[in-house]
Amino acid sequence: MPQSKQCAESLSELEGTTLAIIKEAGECTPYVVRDVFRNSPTENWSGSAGAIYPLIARLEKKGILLSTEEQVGKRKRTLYRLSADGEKALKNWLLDVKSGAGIGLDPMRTRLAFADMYGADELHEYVRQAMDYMMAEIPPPKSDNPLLEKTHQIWLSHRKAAVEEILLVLERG
Amino acid sequence: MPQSKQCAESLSELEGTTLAIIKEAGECTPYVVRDVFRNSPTENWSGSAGAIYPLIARLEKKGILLSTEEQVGKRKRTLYRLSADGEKALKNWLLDVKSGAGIGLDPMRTRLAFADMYGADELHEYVRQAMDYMMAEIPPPKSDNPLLEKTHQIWLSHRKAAVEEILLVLERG
DNA sequence: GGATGCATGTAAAATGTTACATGATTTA
DNA sequence: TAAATCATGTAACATTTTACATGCATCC
Repeated sequence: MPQSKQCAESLSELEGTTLAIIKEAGECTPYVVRDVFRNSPTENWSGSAGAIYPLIARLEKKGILLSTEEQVGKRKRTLYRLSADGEKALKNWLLDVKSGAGIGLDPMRTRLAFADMYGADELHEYVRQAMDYMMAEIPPPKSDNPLLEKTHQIWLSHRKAAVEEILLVLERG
Repeated sequence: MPQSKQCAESLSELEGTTLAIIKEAGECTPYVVRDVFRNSPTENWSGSAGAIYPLIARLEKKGILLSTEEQVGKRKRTLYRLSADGEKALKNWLLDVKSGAGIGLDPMRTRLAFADMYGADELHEYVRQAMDYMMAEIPPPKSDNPLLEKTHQIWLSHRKAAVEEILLVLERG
């Protein structure tokens, strides 16, 4: 069947992920969204204030998010939640096959495409160090969901296996 | 040993990759660089003119690239090559362990972190469709190096395996 | 009570996307 | 020779980073 009418403009990855985070929380502040991004294991989502606050403001202006002001002690804060349109947009984003299928960006994959620029031993050593670093230093996403940690480990180990298999193929020439 | 003195500012992924592409070619036009990006299997590097031309201009201004004007028929074009500084910067980028270790961005990984927002059958069906799409529709990088196609296939199959293993874990709860 | 970090942002600058413009060359 | 596409960009706009600003709360 055809995609039926998608939301006029579809969401970017950052937008979709932001909606999913807010949906998971039910309702939350931009600060909480930032925290999720900052605690994610990827280096690509900085969760910088200058990215998140304007993004959420845009989504509200489009009617995808709704907000409530709240007073906590002496401080005011703004809670956001999905509107009905927001729910639809999130659903579309979650179910969009083409974008979910994309293989994304992986810095080691990129570097391996230029394997011939390394010396043979150099490449080996580099990959070994990088995979060690990954296993030791890339923290699982901080979350109360224990499955996330498990799936993170699965992801890392498959990534390592892929890199090592590629290394073998490159050596055999 | 300490990193000794890195190049003052290190290269972004886009910059490093651009240098590697130019280095591989020996010397080439921005158009050729764009073509490599557009023929790469990832959706994240558009290779849009507005990204590449200014980027290369910046790198030249920094002294990392050198240029030569050339007349071909009635057309003028500019060829770029690495300077000595450029070679050093590329080497640093290729050998930087921390950035090579980063797990990057993967749209399916992102979506799986929100697995609880899908119905059980829905998630299954979605993942199946996406992996089918990936295998059928994501083209290997166009290149004269046959190894790239092979390593591309290896990458895809490991990615598929990771996603399917995660799916299993999520089902078992 | 001073330092550190939490929570809330804004502003300027860099970067990247989208859309346009233009002429040359190839192909149908 | 008309259409396509190659090759070269530029301009306006959108997004993101970096850096700053501010006040509250906590800990040392």
